[in-house]
Amino acid sequence: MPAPSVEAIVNLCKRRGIVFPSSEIYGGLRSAWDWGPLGVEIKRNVKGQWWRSMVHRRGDVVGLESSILMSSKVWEASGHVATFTDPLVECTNCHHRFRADHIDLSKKCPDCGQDPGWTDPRQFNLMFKTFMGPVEDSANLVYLRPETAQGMFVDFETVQQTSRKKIPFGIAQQGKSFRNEITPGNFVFRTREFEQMEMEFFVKPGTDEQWHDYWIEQRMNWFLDLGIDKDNLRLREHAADELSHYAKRTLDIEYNFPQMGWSELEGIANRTDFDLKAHAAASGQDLSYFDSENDDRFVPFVIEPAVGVERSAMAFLIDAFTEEEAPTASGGTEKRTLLKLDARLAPFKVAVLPLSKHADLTPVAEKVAGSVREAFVTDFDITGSIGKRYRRQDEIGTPFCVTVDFDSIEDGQVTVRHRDTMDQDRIPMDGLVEYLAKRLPA
RNA sequence: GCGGGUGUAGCUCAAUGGUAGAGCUCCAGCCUUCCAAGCUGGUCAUGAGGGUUCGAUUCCCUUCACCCGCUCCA
Repeated sequence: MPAPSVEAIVNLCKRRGIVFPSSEIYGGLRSAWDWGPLGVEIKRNVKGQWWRSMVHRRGDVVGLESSILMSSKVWEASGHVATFTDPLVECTNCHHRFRADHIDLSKKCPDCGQDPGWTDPRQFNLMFKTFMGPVEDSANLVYLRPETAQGMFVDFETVQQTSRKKIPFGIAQQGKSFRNEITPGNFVFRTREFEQMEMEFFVKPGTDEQWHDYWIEQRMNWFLDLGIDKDNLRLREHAADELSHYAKRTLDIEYNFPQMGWSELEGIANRTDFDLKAHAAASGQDLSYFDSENDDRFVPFVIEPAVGVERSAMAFLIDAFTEEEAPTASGGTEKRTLLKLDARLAPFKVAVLPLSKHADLTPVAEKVAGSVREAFVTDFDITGSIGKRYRRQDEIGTPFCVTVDFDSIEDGQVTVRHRDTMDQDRIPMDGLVEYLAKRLPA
């Protein structure tokens, strides 16, 4: 099947209220998006699956929710104040931009070869600034975090001691980060406010390379397990000159987006002992770890899988987007749009649909919906023909539709219709939850 | 931020310096209706602000957003 266009996904997202521009009644706000009733379910499911696989199903990773606002000293120590603030100049001839500290301003423009007509250097601050307290005084300057990771580094000692975890162990966190990207765009792929899922895995120096390989494999398998086509996923190693200031080696998990091509979903970096040493030096606190079994004291190395929530959700949506020919009532075929989302990511697990609006069916269907809703996120739709309602559920990825018809009133059975195959099973109402539970993974 | 392009119902497209139309969607009604059926009725739009004008969706200015480049990462 040919890859869907990003436009088709954006249209579906807007039409069904999955994702749409923020502040739209005021003309929108560049690079900000709101996740509607269906979108927030998908996003929460992505985060829930990550948390389940990274924290709940392991014994060696604990969770954390650190503050978005942190002491400015954190970002000075981490190197972000120095490396996230670039002075840029622009060639007035070809309008290409360069870092003022990377080129010789007295020479001709590298790209167009013309005599310099440089603009004055401008500070492009990638970190959002705000002010703590009522007075806008520089003493109160704080930054919105550009990554969640630093919270896990500065809390390392407290988390390690209170959780009583021994190395190797990890700290996981999900939360918003903020970067004043010069060029946001490509729908929700790059936004200035975004949500990260990061895990810092602390290991003994010397074992870091094995653990790096281990996490790369784990993270690739996570995407594959949740249904991403393996042909649309690849690993790419960073070249030496593109490594972050803190990283020794980094591999990206990339998804082959339509139009955009291969783009990063997740970076798995070996951050070495850079961050803990930097914070130890800046704060004066000892952030080393003592291995009492081996009488060995060291500053741990850190392996960090860091993934973007919104761009992952976008990849899941694109990968699930399917158009196929389906039979119609009149005997022909028509295009059917469906999201073949893994059931764990689908916003609704079940939709209960009375065959018609006939007054005899509604109370029975409502009762069925009420019992199913106790166990699964359930939609209830009574408007339009049954075929149209199946199509509506298909395009938001609902795995199961339960239809209540006139026979149901007599025999107590309902029809369960499967999204991908359109197969139907006749099931007793009182066995419905059990039937669905067998087919819906946690 | 800079250069170029684009902004009309939820979507796709019309039209106009003088009452903004259609198809699909959506909502309501009819029909014991299992894969977007039909019939009837209905809601909803000139991105925002300002200017010129008797009158602006149309002309002018500003702004916002989107698309393509320059950049960067989750």
